[in-house]
Amino acid sequence: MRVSYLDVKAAILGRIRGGALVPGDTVPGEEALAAEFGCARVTVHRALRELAEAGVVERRRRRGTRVRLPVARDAELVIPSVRAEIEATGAAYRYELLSRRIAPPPRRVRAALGLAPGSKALHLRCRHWAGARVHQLEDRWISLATVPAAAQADFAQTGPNEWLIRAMPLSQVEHALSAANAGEAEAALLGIAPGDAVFVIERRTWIEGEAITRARLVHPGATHRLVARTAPPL
Amino acid sequence: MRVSYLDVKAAILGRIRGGALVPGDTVPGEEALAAEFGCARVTVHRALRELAEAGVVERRRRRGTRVRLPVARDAELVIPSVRAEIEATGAAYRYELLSRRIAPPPRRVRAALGLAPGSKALHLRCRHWAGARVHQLEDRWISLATVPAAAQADFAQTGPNEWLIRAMPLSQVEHALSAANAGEAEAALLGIAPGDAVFVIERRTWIEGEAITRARLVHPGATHRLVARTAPPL
DNA sequence: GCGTGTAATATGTATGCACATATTGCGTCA
DNA sequence: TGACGCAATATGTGCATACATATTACACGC
Repeated sequence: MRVSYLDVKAAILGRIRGGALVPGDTVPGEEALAAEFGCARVTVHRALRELAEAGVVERRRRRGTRVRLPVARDAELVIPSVRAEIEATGAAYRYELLSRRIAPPPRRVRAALGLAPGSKALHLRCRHWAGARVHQLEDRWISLATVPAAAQADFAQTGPNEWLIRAMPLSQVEHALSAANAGEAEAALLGIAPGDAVFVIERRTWIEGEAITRARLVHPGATHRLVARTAPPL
Repeated sequence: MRVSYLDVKAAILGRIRGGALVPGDTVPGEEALAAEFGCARVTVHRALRELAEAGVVERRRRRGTRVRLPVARDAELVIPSVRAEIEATGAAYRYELLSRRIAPPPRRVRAALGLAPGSKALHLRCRHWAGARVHQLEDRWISLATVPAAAQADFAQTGPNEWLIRAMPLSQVEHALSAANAGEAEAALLGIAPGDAVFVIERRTWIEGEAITRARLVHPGATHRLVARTAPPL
């Protein structure tokens, strides 16, 4: 059989795992590897490119390809839509709109969205139920400058997240994760005791550099957990 | 100038952003796009492949290339080494080994590591300081079946994480994130009040399917936060 | 009508070749 | 001796072509 770029990739990876190549070492050049494996240089190139994309090696012209030392392991964090997350557990999903108003956002939110002082935004507060338990409390501000259509939507039936994904399919997202103690009001809405640990996600999204929305998503800490993995195959 | 795969990529992406292609739509075939852009099919192929890797489109043979609806937005979560994380803030990093012993792990840990009943593992408890504040409490079990060399290392100076990265450069990692209330003992070691929210990371790593270690990393919730972003450029 | 084999089709991969581009190092010339 | 420039080299990208493979649709036979 012909030599696949996967064969080359696996071979190099094997040398690193086996210790034949240690972090800092220079991998043989594409030409040399092509000769060794009996394949075209392009095939080796693809193998090395994928390894570079995976962060295993580092490539620079004229310098060659070197084995990276894995300083910080990155992992892929999947934050599913609330609905999907809940329905995956088998529980019934219910969405509830607590309040909806157009108002000038507090300074902290204004800064997070990069809005001009005095400008108004859409403020939504919602609750997401998993059966009889509250799964998530959502406090969201949407920039009307970026998404004017949001002023017309009433969000009584559809949650703002699902609405936004439909309205603006491609966006950049940032998630900040932290732990906190539930305040009085929060605890009451979540159905937990004040002081209980909550898992907080602060999500901000942009499209082409324009801020779309900032959402503070609060979950009961006892039940919620997020899982991130490194890409399995390599 | 010749047509770059980046041009094709940008063009398709533009159509999606502009609404010319909406989620569910089928992108024209590689042959058709190649004719349209005046380039080789391989060039179109590479553009589409990268878009598929980025999760923007979904490709299946014979079926064609379709625009994905972004159900779950993935983000890249970077969990830095404790040392790097602390030194980045300018605070002084200090590592402290609290205890070290070889013992049979509790059932929960044994299950997490996939160890046989009765087998022993290395148990380490450490504290990571950022200046005068405790940044992280580490409770770690290392499988001696997978990493026998760990039995010799004393971990008095070097933290187990740094040691393991050196010993096993390429591994698979899983992180589970959650919030909890600090227990009595934990709170005392962290220098916070019992009941205060803590941010917990449970990290498990494998190499070639063999479990290496399980670490429970506890941080004071008030100060700790993790940030994940989607890849910026696309 | 129904299952099945087969052709058509879209994507996936490999090759040889050519040229582009970045970087290093050495040699040339003032 | 030092500044500059050019050649050597390794990776990066594009094209034409060929063949591989998965999946769908359709024709065929029962």
